[in-house]
Amino acid sequence: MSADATDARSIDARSMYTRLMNIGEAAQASGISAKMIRHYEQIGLMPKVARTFSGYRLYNQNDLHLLCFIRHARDLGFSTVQIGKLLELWHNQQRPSSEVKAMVSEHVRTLKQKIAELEAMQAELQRLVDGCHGDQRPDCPILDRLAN
Amino acid sequence: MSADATDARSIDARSMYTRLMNIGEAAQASGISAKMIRHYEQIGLMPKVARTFSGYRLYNQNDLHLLCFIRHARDLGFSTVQIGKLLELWHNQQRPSSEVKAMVSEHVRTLKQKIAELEAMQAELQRLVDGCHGDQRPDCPILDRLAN
DNA sequence: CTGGAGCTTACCATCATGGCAAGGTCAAGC
DNA sequence: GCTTGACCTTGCCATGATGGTAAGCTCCAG
Repeated sequence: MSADATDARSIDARSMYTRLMNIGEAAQASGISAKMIRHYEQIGLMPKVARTFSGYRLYNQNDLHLLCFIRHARDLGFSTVQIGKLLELWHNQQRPSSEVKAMVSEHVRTLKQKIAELEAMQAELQRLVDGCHGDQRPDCPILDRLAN
Repeated sequence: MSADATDARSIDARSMYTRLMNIGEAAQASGISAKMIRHYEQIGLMPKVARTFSGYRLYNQNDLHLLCFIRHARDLGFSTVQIGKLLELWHNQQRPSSEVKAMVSEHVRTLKQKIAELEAMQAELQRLVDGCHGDQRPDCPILDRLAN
């Protein structure tokens, strides 16, 4: 372990420069609910953080950084399993960037697939909506289509 | 109840023209798994169908028609709750088509929203992928972005 | 009559997230 | 110092659509 203060990994609960937070503040700062932070810890996505004598979780800047990473990945649609792999790659200084690229490309493919499916639904539904007069009469091409 | 043979609703287990099926055949014919057919029955989306003396479910053409309606709606992305409403409208001969149109339009809006979200993710990820050399070196703009 | 396919119910799992309840802790104000 | 309210802890249950599995019953063909 390097003691170089510019290395983010050297910041931990022992650092005098680290402001410690309870889970509520960490939740606010990271944009992840306290509930989910505990959940991520439980499934092993987050390491177990420090605790006060009375059992309150304590988050330092390093932990917060990790939480933010998770949130960014989550916001980009990665599953927790995928986020776990991304974190592994992030922490592994020897990773080849090709590995990251491959993983993310695969996710992009999945997204494109899902988008295509939703667009197909949307197009068909829009077509049906456009073909429905939408007045007081019961006659309805939308229901007709669903029924046949 | 009308006895008019051209009225689909008059076809039931008592009709001599209705071929009865077990759940497996109904599943094949409708494209919905037997498991899900039972589930739809349990949550009240399907009425309870007839049973043999020994308890096997029996599906007639009317039931099959209903199952197909459900499958079409499901394939267009409607939730079971929404499908329940669609079925109500379908069965209600007095419905105004405007009501159907409104429901479906709302669903289209939801789909568009979801598509937009996924597209935003996809675009950002694609941008990151394009900016990553993807070779043996550990340097990786994708992870950098997630970390900051 | 037997074997295998098909049916029954009931329970558990997924995935990400929220809610609730019962109880402990902490800090601020009186 | 004591009270109060905000915050924390764990644990359990729920969502929604779907799949799996297990134990046991039924049906049909050979």
